[in-house]
Amino acid sequence: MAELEKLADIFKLLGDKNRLTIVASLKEREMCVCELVELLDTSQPNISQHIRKLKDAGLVKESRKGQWIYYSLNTDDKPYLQAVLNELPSQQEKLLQLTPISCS
Amino acid sequence: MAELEKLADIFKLLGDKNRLTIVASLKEREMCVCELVELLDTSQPNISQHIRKLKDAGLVKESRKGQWIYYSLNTDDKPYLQAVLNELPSQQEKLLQLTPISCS
DNA sequence: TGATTATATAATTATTTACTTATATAATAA
DNA sequence: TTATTATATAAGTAAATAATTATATAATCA
Repeated sequence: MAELEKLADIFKLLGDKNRLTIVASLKEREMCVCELVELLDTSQPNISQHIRKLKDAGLVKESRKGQWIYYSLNTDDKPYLQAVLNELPSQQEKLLQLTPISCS
Repeated sequence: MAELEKLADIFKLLGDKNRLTIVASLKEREMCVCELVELLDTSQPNISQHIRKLKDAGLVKESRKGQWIYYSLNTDDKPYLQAVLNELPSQQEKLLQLTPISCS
């Protein structure tokens, strides 16, 4: 696929409020699905499906820790993403308000 | 609307191959609709509708020159866009191959 | 082991989006 | 003024997408 088409696909991924919030949050720290469910106030399958899209595109990686699967950004090999991520507003405030793990 | 939501809307706009090509091209020089029709090999109404979305979002401005309406980027007041635009690959080669105005 | 918690996946539904076709507006040229 | 060229807009269609509902997998804990 042409470079511009690949870029368009990345922007399409980021062009959804929920996914962009996930990416902006993972910029600050790794998170599990249940935290994202609370943060975005939506269903667990909805989050899982957004995460999968981000994972399929290689934007996000996972690491299981017991019951939980923690997701984090995977941008080391993606310089074009750095520029974009720098534009995202901080999510710190919201993240501090999350109920501490164990989730529910 | 929240800042992140606005950003998501911008990314959604850029997340379409045709619109991203338009933006990447306008980065190099102003262009009229008929040039974009040739460049993207699609219909005139299709281009006009993409242009309108970009214009509604304030990403693009127009200036009529006789029969033609020339479109150009309007990014001066949008620092967050600069970073993104820098990631777009050059369209020079393609632009040089366009048939010179008057269009058709 | 069976129950619970965390997550994934599949199937469906509803919404959004891109594109086409048809038509309207606006400027210019004959 | 009529024809032509450039562009916009409206209406309809097809495809893509997000979200929901239902179910499956996997780890942990009693």
